[in-house]
Amino acid sequence: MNSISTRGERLKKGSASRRVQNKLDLKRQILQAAMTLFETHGYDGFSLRQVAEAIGYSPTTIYLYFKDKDELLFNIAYEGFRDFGLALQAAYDSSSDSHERIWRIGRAYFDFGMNHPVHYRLMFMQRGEFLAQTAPTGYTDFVDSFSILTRALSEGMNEGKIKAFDPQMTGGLLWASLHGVVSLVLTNSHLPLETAEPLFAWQMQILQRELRL
Amino acid sequence: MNSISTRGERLKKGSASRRVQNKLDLKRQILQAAMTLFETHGYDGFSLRQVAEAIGYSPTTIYLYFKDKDELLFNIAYEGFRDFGLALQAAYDSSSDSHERIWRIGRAYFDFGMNHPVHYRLMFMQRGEFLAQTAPTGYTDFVDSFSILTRALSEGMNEGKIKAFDPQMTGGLLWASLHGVVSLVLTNSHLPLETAEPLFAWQMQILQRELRL
DNA sequence: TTGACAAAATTAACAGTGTTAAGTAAATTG
DNA sequence: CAATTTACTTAACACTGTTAATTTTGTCAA
Repeated sequence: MNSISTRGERLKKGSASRRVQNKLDLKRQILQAAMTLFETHGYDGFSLRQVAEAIGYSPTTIYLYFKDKDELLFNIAYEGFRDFGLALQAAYDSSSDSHERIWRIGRAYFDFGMNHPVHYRLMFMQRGEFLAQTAPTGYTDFVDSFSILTRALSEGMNEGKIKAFDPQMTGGLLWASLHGVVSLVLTNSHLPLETAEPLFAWQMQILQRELRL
Repeated sequence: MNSISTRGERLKKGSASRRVQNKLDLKRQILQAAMTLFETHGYDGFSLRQVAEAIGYSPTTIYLYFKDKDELLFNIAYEGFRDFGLALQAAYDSSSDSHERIWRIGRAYFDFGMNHPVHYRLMFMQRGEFLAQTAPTGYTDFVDSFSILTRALSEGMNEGKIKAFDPQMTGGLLWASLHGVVSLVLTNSHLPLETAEPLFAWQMQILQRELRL
């Protein structure tokens, strides 16, 4: 057996990796606790000390894993961006027809907002600037949600199924329309919740009609 | 001279009204300072103690005029709602043609967002629930912005110039579309600012085309 | 197994926050 | 002028995020 590493080296390496694993575990644990606490207490009521208490560590421990409160919030948001991106990607993959694709992406967008209102608010309403920030470490295979939209659109344009506007601009229009409906429903000011679905359907129908070639 | 009140009574009344005037003045002064501070420091950086310092009073004085921080924030937002409502009303009044009216209301909405981003964020993104809350004292002649929209729409429908959908629903659609564009531009994530205007124009054009009879 | 060293976590403290209760100064009244 | 209401302040509490110093824990070589 010509293993390069001696037993001692392997042990060393093993314990070292175990330690970084524990480190990752705790970071993950913090993030997990933070997410559920954020989900229940909301943006304004979210505090680091509560997170610390929830995981049974002292408040300052969090600073060994996250630079400050904002970075933790950013990571909470990014968990959302990841799920959001995956949902949109899944919608994209679920059909090969351009129109159907765009329709399903819109549906996925709407559903995400309805099913994760607290996260949606953080990601797109309270701290929308997070979206433009560069991803935190550990999100290498991150899907840019917006580019899924533009890709679906420009493919549809190339196939001659969608009117040939600027894809970036068209993506902006679609995104704005979806976000408008979702955020309007979430702030819940004038629209009863039953109207959310028909409003969304109407908006999608209009866009489909306008963009269809 | 058969004035009902004696000189004493008039004096009494005068000084009394002078005092409530002072009271209103200080309340107004607090609100004014709070608005400018909010405008510069934003939602997260806004503090009562800073407001107190700015007007040269102790922090607790604010509690004699506002129940708590949230009520002060609410009043800040309501100043915005008032201006917003006035702007939309002015747009409504500026034309008697239904289509032109709706177009101008949309333009007023967009302009308000572009010109008062911090306020817009508070009113419609960070604390959207304020919009549904009942007005604070002193805002009797308040114009409900949303009803301006629906009125313009239903009038257009009655004139046979706008397709006869449910006005409430149609107002929601228009509102959502406008809010989508404005808030997307304000969060500034993927859209450069030059695209704001064309994006808005496109959105309005689409709606006009879809709603036109 | 022990002693040295590095890593992880904690305690103590600071400056700041919103908010309440008790006390003081000022204006108004009889 | 004395009594009393009104306006305001001071002191304090329970939080918050954050930093620096300290202690505990784990790992390694002798």
